[in-house]
Amino acid sequence: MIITKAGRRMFPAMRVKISGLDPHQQYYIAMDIVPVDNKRYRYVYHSSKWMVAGNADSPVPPRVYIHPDSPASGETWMRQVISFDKLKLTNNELDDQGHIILHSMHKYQPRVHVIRKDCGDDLSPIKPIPSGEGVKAFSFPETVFTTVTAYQNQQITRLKIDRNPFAKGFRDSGRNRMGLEALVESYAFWRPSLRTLTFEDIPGIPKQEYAARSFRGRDIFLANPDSFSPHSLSRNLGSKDG
Amino acid sequence: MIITKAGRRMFPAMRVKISGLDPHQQYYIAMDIVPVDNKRYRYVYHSSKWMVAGNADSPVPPRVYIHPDSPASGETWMRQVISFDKLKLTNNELDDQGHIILHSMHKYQPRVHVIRKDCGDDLSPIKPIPSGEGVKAFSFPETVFTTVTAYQNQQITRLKIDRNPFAKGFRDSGRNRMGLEALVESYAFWRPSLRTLTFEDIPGIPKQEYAARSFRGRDIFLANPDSFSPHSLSRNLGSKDG
DNA sequence: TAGTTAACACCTAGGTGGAAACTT
DNA sequence: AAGTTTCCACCTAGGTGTTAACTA
Repeated sequence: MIITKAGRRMFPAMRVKISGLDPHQQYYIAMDIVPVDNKRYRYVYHSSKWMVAGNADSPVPPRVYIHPDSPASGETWMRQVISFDKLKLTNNELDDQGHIILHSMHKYQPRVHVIRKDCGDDLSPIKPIPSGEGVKAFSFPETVFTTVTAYQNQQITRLKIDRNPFAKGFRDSGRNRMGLEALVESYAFWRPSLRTLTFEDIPGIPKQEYAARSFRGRDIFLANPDSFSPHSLSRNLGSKDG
Repeated sequence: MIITKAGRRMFPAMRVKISGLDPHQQYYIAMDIVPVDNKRYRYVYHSSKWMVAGNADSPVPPRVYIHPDSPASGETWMRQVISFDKLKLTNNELDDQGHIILHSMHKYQPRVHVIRKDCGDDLSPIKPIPSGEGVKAFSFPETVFTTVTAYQNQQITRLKIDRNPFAKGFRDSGRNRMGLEALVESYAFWRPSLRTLTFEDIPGIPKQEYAARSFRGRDIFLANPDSFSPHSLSRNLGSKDG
């Protein structure tokens, strides 16, 4: 995932659907992003792999993205797909825009937090998320990603360009193609290859970002409003992601 | 003020600052727009005046714009200038976008409402604002305006074009000027007139919209958190606007 | 050399009044 | 004739990867 000094959105954005909330209870929904391991990585071009390149850099100030619809009732949250597309990542450790601060060339795992309102009174973008009764965390292994300041891999670049509306200007059909190549590719029978690029189409794609497709929408199930506790959380998580 | 079927922002937008709230109490801030009188108007070009042209059209479904930061603590509200720039006006009585529905060619008065959270549980964009203890309404006479679907008056048009960033394309310095006029106006000594147009500069400006300048920021004072009642409201209002 | 930064062209998304077509 | 609607060029605001310059 690209990170910049000014802050960069994730693409694709994390999107989840939640069930099992108490419709009349108020909740905050928040997201943070935690290191997967204690390593720094480098991308080895000839083998198209990320390899360990030493230990992780020193920790950065923890940041929390509080979903802008927070707080809202369980009913409201459950009725919609919850999108984190406004969340931004930065490598600026002195960031004062409330963006999530990460190290480049490290592996990270996003987490979604569901926080009952009465447990979230001290919720803040610059404080760690509280834990305990009334607070649940969810994470999906397929959403692990590696941070970069510039793409290391042409397939990832291609995928982003083809999928992100804001990158339309770099698509093959755009002005980017030059002369002969443009003409050749304008023939339909020559085109089926990369225009519809998905992860399934590229065996052996390096895990700069793993299974971005799955980001498009995950379901979170809470057993039921009464058993809303860290324990039932892990059971639920296990059954959905194991 | 322009109103359209799809919904049009007000320009300038209503902006207020509030003091006297209980910093730790939660409030909704909302806006509605009420008829000034029971009349329909027409613009008489030769006299540059709005004149009564019969009785008002039949009432439209009442709508409320709930400020998107709602609910928030008194502290949060008092720290910022509260802007209603996302609010939209429409003449579509069947509108389903939650916009405020008005009749064209009528006079209206925006009202700002401060609603203590425990009094606003049934707050809805399609229901009238509750009244009683814990709910206060504020309105400023200089924010009265007349609705139109097309400007009736070249001075208003000019004012909007000069002040609204989104209308920059119609400014004199843009491509709009034609030949000679452009050349003439490019001389600095010929320019001081309308480029810095304000209401003060135009004596006798017709009240299609009255004192837009004052929209830029009004202060609302609540006597103090303890006397938060409709009665103290009207006293405060009187002292600030009388 | 490997990684980062800043400026940039090219997009999406949506807010302006103008002008002509349309309605009543 | 008077008012409304639709389409449009022209903006603001901001999200993309590219590129070349920069940095350690």
